[in-house]
Amino acid sequence: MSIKVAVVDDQALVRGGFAAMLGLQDDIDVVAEAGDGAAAIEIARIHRPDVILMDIRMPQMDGLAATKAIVDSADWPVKVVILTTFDPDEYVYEALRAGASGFVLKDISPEDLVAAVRTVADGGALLAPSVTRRLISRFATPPTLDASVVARLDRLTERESEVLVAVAAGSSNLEIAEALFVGAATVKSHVSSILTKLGLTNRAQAVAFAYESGLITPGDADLGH
Amino acid sequence: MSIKVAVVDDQALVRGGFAAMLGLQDDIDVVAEAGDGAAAIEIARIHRPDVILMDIRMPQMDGLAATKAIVDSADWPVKVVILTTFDPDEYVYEALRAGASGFVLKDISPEDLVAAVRTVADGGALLAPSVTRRLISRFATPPTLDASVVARLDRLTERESEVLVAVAAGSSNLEIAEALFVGAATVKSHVSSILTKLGLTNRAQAVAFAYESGLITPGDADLGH
DNA sequence: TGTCGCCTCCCCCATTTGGGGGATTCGTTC
DNA sequence: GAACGAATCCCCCAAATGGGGGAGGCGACA
Repeated sequence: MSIKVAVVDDQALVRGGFAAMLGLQDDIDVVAEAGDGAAAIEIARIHRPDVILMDIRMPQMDGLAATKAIVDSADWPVKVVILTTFDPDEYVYEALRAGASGFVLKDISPEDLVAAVRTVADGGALLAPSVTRRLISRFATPPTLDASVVARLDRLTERESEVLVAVAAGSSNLEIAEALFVGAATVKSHVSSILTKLGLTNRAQAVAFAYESGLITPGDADLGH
Repeated sequence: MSIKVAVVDDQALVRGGFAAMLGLQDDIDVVAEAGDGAAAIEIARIHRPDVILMDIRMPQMDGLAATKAIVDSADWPVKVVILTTFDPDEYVYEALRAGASGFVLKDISPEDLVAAVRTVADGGALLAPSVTRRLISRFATPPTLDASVVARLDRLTERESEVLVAVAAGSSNLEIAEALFVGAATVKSHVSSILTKLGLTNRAQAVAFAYESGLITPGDADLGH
């Protein structure tokens, strides 16, 4: 069975070029074309393509919004490949969150474009190398923490950090005292010291600080099943 | 200038095959080969290759550890492309965190392999389609939340959720009352209701709950830096 | 029309918290 | 050995919190 493809681009020339290029393949049928996002949603609903090549910059409705609308409402496995003229920055993450399966630059070679269509139709995903690079680095580097926040965290002694973690878990001073085998007064003292050093006024803020600073990461704690 | 490549694989046949394949290209020089991770570190240090093709399964030291060691200690821009026989699950994330720039299956075509080497040498990154797919979905889908936690969150009324957000920001009851233009008693009442519904005993736990449940995401708040 | 949930507020009271003073011991550093 | 930070405790006390009641208004829904 051949792959049904729709091409969405506001420039008829570009659209025609891509469509012609893909139409040459035996296993690819270009079933529809659209010139803007609104039309894209229309043709997607009608023709139910397997793959949609979607330009990101369009009048009426941009490719991002159209992608989101199509992916969210589709009741068949549609894959969207975003096409963009140049290297995008903020668009990437939005596009991926919108449900795109691919992100390629328009200077892609015909063979690569065809391969890309086949790849996503097959359930894979495909990104331009520069995009992949960004995605990896975004993924690999732990979320950047605010420098001043970390600096404040560093001012805490080991014991204080330990207490802060317990505070962040929602423990009362007494519970913390028992857990650490020290007196309640000691914990009180530590908590006071923590609040002073971090410039906070109550333990709820300390909990928030623990999460915001990365001392605690959601998932670390268990909320009692 | 040609791209210096090192090939690391414990099977001499595979290693030789890849090396020969790449050696045919004018712009690629295979400068070294290694049969295990330890040797890979050695040859990387000596030959300073631009790109290293690294098998993931090896005796002595696996490709992940070797990648990490090389990338961390290298003082030149070395790119590592991980080679694997089959579709990997947990390896992917580890590999990317270790500093790999690529992740391809060994059934890759010679042309694609050559293209991959050129791509990463050029500063791009490249992943197998299935890997890309996983990475995207990992990136696009918000971290899965514990069902029971979300269920408990749903029991809160809108006003209570509003109050919980304020509590999670570290606000006192009085501050919340002023922010919401209601009396302090009302806020107290809401907080009590929140704690009861969520099965918590104090507001610090409520803050933790807000973060753990995804009601609040680190980065949302500002800690008044 | 009656009931129910939600929001609003009230009183009372025990407990916890946070801030202000300390003190002591134990290392390390100078 | 003096000086210092860290950890451990103590006192007092004002303020905030949490739990137990309850009450009135209001909109939705049966």
